Amino acid sequence: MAAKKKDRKSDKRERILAAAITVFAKNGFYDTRVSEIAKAAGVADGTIYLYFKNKDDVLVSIFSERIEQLIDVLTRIADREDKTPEQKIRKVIELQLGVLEGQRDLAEVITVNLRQSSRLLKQYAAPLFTRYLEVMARIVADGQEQGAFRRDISPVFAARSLWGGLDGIALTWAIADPEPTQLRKAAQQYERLFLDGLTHGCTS
Amino acid sequence: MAAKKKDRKSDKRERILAAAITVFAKNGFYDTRVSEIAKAAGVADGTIYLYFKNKDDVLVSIFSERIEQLIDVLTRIADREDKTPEQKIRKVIELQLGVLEGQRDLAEVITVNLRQSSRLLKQYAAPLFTRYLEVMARIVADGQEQGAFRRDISPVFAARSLWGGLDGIALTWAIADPEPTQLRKAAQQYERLFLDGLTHGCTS
DNA sequence: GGATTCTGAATGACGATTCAGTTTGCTGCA
DNA sequence: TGCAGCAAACTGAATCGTCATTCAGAATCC
Repeated sequence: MAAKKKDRKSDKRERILAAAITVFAKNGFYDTRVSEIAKAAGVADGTIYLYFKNKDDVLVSIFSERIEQLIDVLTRIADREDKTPEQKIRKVIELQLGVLEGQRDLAEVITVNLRQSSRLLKQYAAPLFTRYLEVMARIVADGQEQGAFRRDISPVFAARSLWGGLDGIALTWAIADPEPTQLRKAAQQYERLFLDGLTHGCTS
Repeated sequence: MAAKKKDRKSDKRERILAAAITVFAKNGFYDTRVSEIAKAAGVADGTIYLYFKNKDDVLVSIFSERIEQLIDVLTRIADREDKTPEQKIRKVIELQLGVLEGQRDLAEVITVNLRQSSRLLKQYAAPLFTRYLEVMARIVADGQEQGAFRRDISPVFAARSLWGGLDGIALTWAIADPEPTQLRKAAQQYERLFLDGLTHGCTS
């Protein structure tokens, strides 16, 4: 039946993406041969071109599918009425680091490989990235209006440093520190550090 | 005389490096042709190979010369007896962002291009980067011993998030926000945010 | 006039992409 | 149930363009 055919198809696509994440993480986008991805996925070189326009498209697909998903979840967090701004920030931190825990390869692809092509970064990733930061900034701005966060910090800068801190933790974790538990520990510490800075002088 | 000869030589080397920073920033390492660097520097393609082993070596030289320099300055800051830990952290922030101010291209090369090759990042940059973070962590640890900083945050994590936040600010500035004054403003805000988080519960 | 520096066209390797051919799966028909 | 025939999915060796790098010769310096 039609469904079965489609199933096989998406299964193969998924295998290619999973293989690509592994080899991109190990060797980086530019040092990865298409034939290596094919070999890791157990398909022929040409098969990749049945599912993706070209090599760029493989990287873009990995990135876009994961980040879009992350933005959706983030937006839903920001919109919740029943959470305080602090709780929302905590959720954001746990989400971003938690999503990656146990997925070292994906973390590495997102933090490192994303920047591998300025072309891709500027043309494709920058708008997504901006949307991501905007949601974070909105949470901070809401918190300021409600009096939970200090007002002498621009929400935009707060969002940028929040993201940067998380990215830095993920990067150093990916290149240096294979302990998976470290990441959760890092999340907890970062929560304290960042939130205490942001609520400074406000009664929480 | 010998000095003059050497002068011309290093002048040409410097021109190549400066040209490389410009084109790497615009197009990224892998999307840059050696011939483009040569053209921008006003030399022949072959000349580049008189001063650098290969294309990788050009990128590595840019990175290493700047970061090594940064580590030296940082170490000197950390070792000063006449400064409080807070003052040292402030200096670090201003140094790292201040160094880049007015040098948008260099900022972009360091934050974006550095990550373009996992090979280069892991083999070459990781050790330098670790040294850099160690100096930062030492400042935090000293501050904790002196009672200036809270002790429930690991110096290593603090250093990672400090670096990450700065990197995030530099990255977003490089790809999004051409205002040079914004970077200094960002430095000030980040100082407040990070230091207030770090001194939380300590009398400063 | 010998050494040093520079030049840029020629070389050669590499690897993304293609496509002619093969395999697989499905359909309806006997 | 078996089978011819068609379509869709897959294969991987051959193609082809793209550069990084080289090097024979030119230019410059002392």
